[in-house]
Amino acid sequence: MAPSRSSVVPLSKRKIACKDCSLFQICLPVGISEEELERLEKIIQRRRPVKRGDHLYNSGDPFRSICAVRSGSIKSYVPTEKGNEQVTGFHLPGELLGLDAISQKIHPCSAKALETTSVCEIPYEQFELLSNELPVLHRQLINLMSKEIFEEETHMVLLGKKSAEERLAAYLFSISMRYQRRGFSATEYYLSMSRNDIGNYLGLAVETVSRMFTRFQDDGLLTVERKHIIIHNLDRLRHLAGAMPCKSGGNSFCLTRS
Amino acid sequence: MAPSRSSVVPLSKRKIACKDCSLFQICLPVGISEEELERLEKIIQRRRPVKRGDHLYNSGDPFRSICAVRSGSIKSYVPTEKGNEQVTGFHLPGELLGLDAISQKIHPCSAKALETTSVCEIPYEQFELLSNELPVLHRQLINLMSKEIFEEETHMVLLGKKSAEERLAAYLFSISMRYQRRGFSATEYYLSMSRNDIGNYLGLAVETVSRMFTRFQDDGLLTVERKHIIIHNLDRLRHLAGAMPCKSGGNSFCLTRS
DNA sequence: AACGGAATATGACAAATATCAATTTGTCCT
DNA sequence: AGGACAAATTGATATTTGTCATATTCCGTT
Repeated sequence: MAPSRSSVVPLSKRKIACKDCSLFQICLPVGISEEELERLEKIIQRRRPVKRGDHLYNSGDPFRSICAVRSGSIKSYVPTEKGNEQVTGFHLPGELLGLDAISQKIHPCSAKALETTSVCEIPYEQFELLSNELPVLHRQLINLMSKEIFEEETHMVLLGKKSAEERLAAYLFSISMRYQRRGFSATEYYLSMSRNDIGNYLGLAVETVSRMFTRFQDDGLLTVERKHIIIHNLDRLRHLAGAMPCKSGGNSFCLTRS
Repeated sequence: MAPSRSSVVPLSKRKIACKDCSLFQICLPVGISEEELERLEKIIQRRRPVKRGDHLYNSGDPFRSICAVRSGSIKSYVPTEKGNEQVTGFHLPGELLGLDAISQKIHPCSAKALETTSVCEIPYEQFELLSNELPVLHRQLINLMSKEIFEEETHMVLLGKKSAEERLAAYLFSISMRYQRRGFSATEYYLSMSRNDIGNYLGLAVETVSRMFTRFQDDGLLTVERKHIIIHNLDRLRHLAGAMPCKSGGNSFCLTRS
């Protein structure tokens, strides 16, 4: 049975130059020159795909490089005593991870592949050297980090203020938007993470997540079959997600319910 | 006249050069040369103190500069419909704010003074220009942002996993450490924020915060009289705060209960 | 293909914390 | 200094969500 991700290409089989990579505009600075791009490409490493369950790095590992997901997905989490853990984020194609380790030079989180996943690595020392000559690289990293800080604030609002229903709705809506941005369907996808991981990330018990999925389905909001999600009413989903910081029409931020 | 930090000096009355400022090692890159420092100083602006309740900026305002608290304290929050808000952080002397606005060029949060507060501003455009010549400035900013991302992950663990008791303990312990780092007492201080703000930040109702303060006091852990806090057993407080990411003795991160 | 363990789903119940209400205390302003 | 409003505390009750138990389905492994 064929995965319905429109045209599936075995990404892992091909060596792709950065400028041909679909993650181009996300990973790389806008307005970079051809020559600058070549120099950046030289230091980017493409690891061979990691298998489901494998770790990209572990909590406590020395920080060596920033990673960008090319395909697949990664879960970041802080391990705690006796197998407990707190999931701190999921990383979809085009998204970075490891930015929390730059300052301490040690990874505070572990990163585990949720499925077969391929990743680009940018060795940080070399990136630093290159940035001395190309400040635009530094600037792009700062922008991406600022965005991450903003997104973590959004998640703080979720954890601090939202009900279980709002949390799951906001989560699904966020996944939708992130897939959409990458050119995938916003209304139909496979969730690569378990209910356990979702609950953990959202500060909910697994059972609560399960019940909310059931409720959403009973309400006709979506169809869910294990990991396969079809959203029938994205607008209602956003509405259910409750207030979230977003750019309003003009130049100001606001909190809307729709 | 030598301003010693313990004897209270009307800080707001004096123009202080960066290199004489007590926030020196926090605001500024280590290993910066005398000449580089002078150039940075030229672009740093010292606003006259803002009064309690005044806003440094509002959600939706255009982003112009990064702010550093010199004295006093600031609350960051995302305003929501009808006066509701989510507090996203408190900023004590030596700490930065506004890093979440760099990417969008618009402040997603509002920033309000909790008491009379003086602030340094670094106009971001000028900072960018200067950074082209002094990459060390960019590097320092990246480090500070990485630290902030890590700290927000820590707060995510608090909101996602901890009980009310653990949350308040973790909060007080965090304040203690931050004051200690600035050379103030870790065990006695005035909380400039209201119970409401604390509860909001911790994802708890005001009443719950109040009850936890009472419980801590009944347990002999601390003495609390409105905003005045005396902690009698910092170690037990840390223990009550539950697991938190921290550097262990060696080179690895771990989650300890003490 | 069969087995076994893991993930998911669902129901019954318990517990933590929110909500509501009332009181006290403190602080700001005239 | 007095008065009014805001903040904090405390108690009683409600509600949401977590926990425990059980059933079911799925997936990977032999």
